[in-house]
Amino acid sequence: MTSSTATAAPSPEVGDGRRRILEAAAELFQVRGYAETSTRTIAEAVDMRAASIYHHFDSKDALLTEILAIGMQAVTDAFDAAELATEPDETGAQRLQRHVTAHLDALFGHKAFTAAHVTVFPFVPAAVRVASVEDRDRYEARWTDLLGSIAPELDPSQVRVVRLSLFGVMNSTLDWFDPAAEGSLDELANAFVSTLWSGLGTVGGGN
Amino acid sequence: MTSSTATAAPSPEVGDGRRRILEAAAELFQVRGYAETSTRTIAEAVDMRAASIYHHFDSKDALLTEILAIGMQAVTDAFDAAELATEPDETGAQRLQRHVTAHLDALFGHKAFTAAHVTVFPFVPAAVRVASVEDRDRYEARWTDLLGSIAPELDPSQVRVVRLSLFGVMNSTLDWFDPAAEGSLDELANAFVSTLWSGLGTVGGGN
DNA sequence: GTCTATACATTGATAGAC
DNA sequence: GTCTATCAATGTATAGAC
Repeated sequence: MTSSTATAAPSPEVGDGRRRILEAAAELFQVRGYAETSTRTIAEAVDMRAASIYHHFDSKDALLTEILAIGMQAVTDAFDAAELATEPDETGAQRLQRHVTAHLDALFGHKAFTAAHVTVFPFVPAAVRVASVEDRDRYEARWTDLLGSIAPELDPSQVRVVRLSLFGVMNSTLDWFDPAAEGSLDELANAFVSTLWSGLGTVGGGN
Repeated sequence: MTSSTATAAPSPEVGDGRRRILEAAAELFQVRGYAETSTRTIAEAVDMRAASIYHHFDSKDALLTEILAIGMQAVTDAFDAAELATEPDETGAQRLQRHVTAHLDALFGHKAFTAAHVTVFPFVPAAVRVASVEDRDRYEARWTDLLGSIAPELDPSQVRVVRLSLFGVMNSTLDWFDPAAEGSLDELANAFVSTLWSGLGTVGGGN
């Protein structure tokens, strides 16, 4: 935090109202839904009037579009970081688990923004969907490549099922896993990958 | 179909508009969302005016409540049937697979009604949620019992994770699996259970 | 059981003062 | 950058004719 000027930010709610609007809206969209949340409700959450939102965003749709972009950026950055951490002699399971952990970390680290992709996305207006779909496709393609290289014995159709199932499990954790109360995301990722790799017998039974 | 009177139903769209409203609304809620679908749009889908809906249902919320109840009935009936089909000498994996198949069959057999529980439920008005939560809790409890009896080596917290993960996968199939184009739900259930039981190595590799 | 007509609230968004 | 005031559109729902 380099305070270059004398008028350094005094309040904890520093900076632009823009970011505060984004965060409040993302939270409300996640909990109540997009159509269910009015611009007045968003404004109320940040102690403003609805009209002020339109100084920062062209429309409610534009606000949602940016929220979705932030969510995709979070998981994409996490994927990049996990990829960079690759070690030459690691096993496929180790590499997969690092990526699963990275995805879960990004999911819960920016929950309101990433959850929008899981719960709100199916119902977003068509214009918003097309604005996000490229980023989403790119992220899915990276996972397809990852899984294909980790499990080369699977054909493309099997890779697809594994990828979509894995996403189904990982994204569902947003609804039922609480990192603060239940333990680390790394343990959860380990449980997922070891089950996917070796089955429940390994997890519940022997080693 | 006992046609007791001479004025038997001639058209394929027989009977009450009530059922037609339910099915059109369920379909629209699944695709567009609840708040995003107006009563006018529902009426248009069944060639009526919005006011006519209120002859059959007290409110839009009441219509959604009944859709959710139908969805829960479908999966509950399927669970009952799968339980009745239990054979004395079957393995845990066989019993589990029958239940997974039953759940998937019910999911896709009444897709609009069951999908409402997955995609729409998080955002339904509080009054609608409380009306459905009992049925949902009961269904979850049955799965908890089932998994606990099949895998007694798991502690309750592990059973919870397995149950919620399994639901995460199964419910996600509504988004990406097409029984008409991709093959039987029984094969999909088999892939899920064998992976859960023995890991990916079994599915993709050897036997 | 479906219609027309309408009441009434809420919505996304804009204009213009400060 | 936030406000007040306001508009036009759309929402759920009701009343009453047919």
